[in-house]
Amino acid sequence: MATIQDVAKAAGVSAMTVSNVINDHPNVRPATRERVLAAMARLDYRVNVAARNLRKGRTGTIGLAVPELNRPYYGRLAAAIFTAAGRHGLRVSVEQTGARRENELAALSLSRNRLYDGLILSTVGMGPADVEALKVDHPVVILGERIFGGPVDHVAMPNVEASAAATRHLIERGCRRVAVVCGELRDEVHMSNLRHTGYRQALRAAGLPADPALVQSVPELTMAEGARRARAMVAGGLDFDGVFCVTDTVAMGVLRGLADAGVRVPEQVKVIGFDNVDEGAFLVPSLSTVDPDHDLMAERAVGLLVARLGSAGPPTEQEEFVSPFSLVLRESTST
Amino acid sequence: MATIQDVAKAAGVSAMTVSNVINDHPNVRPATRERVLAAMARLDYRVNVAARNLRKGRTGTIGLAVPELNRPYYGRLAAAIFTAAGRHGLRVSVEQTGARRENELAALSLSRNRLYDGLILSTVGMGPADVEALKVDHPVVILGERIFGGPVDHVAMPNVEASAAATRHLIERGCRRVAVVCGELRDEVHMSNLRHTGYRQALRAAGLPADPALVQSVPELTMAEGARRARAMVAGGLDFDGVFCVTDTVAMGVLRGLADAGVRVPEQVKVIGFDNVDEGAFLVPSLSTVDPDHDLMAERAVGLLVARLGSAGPPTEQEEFVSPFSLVLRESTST
DNA sequence: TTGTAAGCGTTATCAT
DNA sequence: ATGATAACGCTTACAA
Repeated sequence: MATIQDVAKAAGVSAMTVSNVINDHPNVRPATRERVLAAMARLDYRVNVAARNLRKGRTGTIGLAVPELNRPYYGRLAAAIFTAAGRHGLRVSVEQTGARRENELAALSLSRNRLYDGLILSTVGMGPADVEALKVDHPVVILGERIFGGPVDHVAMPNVEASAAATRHLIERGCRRVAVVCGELRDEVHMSNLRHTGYRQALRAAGLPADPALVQSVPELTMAEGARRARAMVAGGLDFDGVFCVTDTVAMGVLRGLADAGVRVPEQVKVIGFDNVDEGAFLVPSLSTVDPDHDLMAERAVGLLVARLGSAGPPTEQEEFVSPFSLVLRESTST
Repeated sequence: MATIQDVAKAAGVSAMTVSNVINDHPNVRPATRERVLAAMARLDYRVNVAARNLRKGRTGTIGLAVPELNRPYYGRLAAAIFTAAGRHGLRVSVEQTGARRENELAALSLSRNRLYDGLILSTVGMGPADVEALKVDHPVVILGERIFGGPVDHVAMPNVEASAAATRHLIERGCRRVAVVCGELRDEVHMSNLRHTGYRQALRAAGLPADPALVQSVPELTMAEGARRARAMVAGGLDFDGVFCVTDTVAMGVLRGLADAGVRVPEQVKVIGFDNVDEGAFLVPSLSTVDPDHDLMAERAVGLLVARLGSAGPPTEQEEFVSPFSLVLRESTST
């Protein structure tokens, strides 16, 4: 496989000149450039990225650590991040963390350092106790959760506000017994907890009581768990006329579970989700949801990372970007 | 950032000894090893992967080129490939091709060579005319289509057979006017064409006529196009009692479109898809489909690549692996 | 068991 | 406008 030296020899110039041609540096005479390009074509020359990386100290690749690509929400997000990274000439290498804290920490670990120029990390399992682990010497952007005061840049969803808006929408449509289907309620910064908080705020604002029986925690925010829980809620005789699901994925399961139990949506129970995954628009009934503007979030996450890549270490203040959101109203909450 | 030299100095040994410790080579006295490990910890040493790559001539990363991650099928496949690659100690870098031929060729292009040790390429846009482009000097595995006699390893779906089985299932359930929703029917090796062929075979075997009006080509195999087409079929007065959709994604759209048109599934029309994406089980009605065993396909694709990585060039024969399949029968085709 | 030397292919710097 | 030199950090020989 031809090297820069081979090309230089073939073109009768120095390696430096070849390098200058490759990198579009000025100060190369057109005639020389032509000669070099011809030699490159003749030898089928390809730059050795490893060598360039070593010399430059950067890899042109960023890491993206997400729980699992095989979930509509993360697939959507990842796609948007690839696109945004591509605009900056960056490649993306993916790590699946399985939403497990240890894997999220491993992705952060410097052992992977210099493999990526920076890392976009979707924290699900990590908690406030892990803030120290975020202090690494390459740029990191946390995506999707809201860990206030963390030592790194942060792109977050408006979890509390949007959840309150979704719940308020159910109430405005006439629901009085609104259930919430969420994950386990752990420390305050976890997604389920934040969205549950928004739910409660909306109930309180509407003067509705917060019945603990209406809080349905499932072990995993999957379709299967959503379906199972919905069936159990009906079978257990729970009195409810609306459900706020903290993700669209679990909402899809809930819709199925309610159908299994013979409950009609939206006539008997209204359902709203969160994330606006593509599938929601095509369900029967179609799913009302919160749209957090994935593309903008991806754009910002990559943008923040790129900004850090350019400048040196930690002098600048950490940025926090909270995406705007909108409600997408469909059949599952129509009157 | 500490280098191997720094560690060597700190531990009072040579760089070589440090390298031996890092790589678990034998012939390092336990005492020496301890001293080196201590120095590494003290200096917070991390290997520079770029340097190692340059020296070794391999990157430990494979490329995965798929149309778009934000589609249930490719998300599922990608997740399985990450997992399989991880078992071999390989990282995966993703390229989105948008199903466009030029991007698939670009992923193949040697310009990206030596960035990846090998490439898993999901060909959608490329055709038989592009076989030459597959002759690159790093390992490539083609995934998902069936380009017979290609110069590279190949993991394929049993497109024709499985489509025939799906169509036959509709016929066995009593359908006599079975429509097919597919993409554009171009050259023989494209997925839509292969699956359409299977559909036709099943019709012929059952002695049913092949009415061209029942072949519904959509410009893109998306949910939106599926829904639109289903509505159009009903609005246009097409006589049909079954639909074979060449992907689950388009089938989800078809289900929605039929619901919009007031057609009941499965009572009036039965629907079957292809891919067995997770969502299918939770739709109302749940979607019958073909399960091509994604995990096995991913496992084989990575396995074939790894086998090539180990050995040298092109001496061995190209492998072709066709995944087994099974029908998953759910409500959309129940009687 | 450990160390020395050389080079992987590229580019920044400084000359010419 | 072009070239010589010296790294970037690591590991494969080979030597001690």
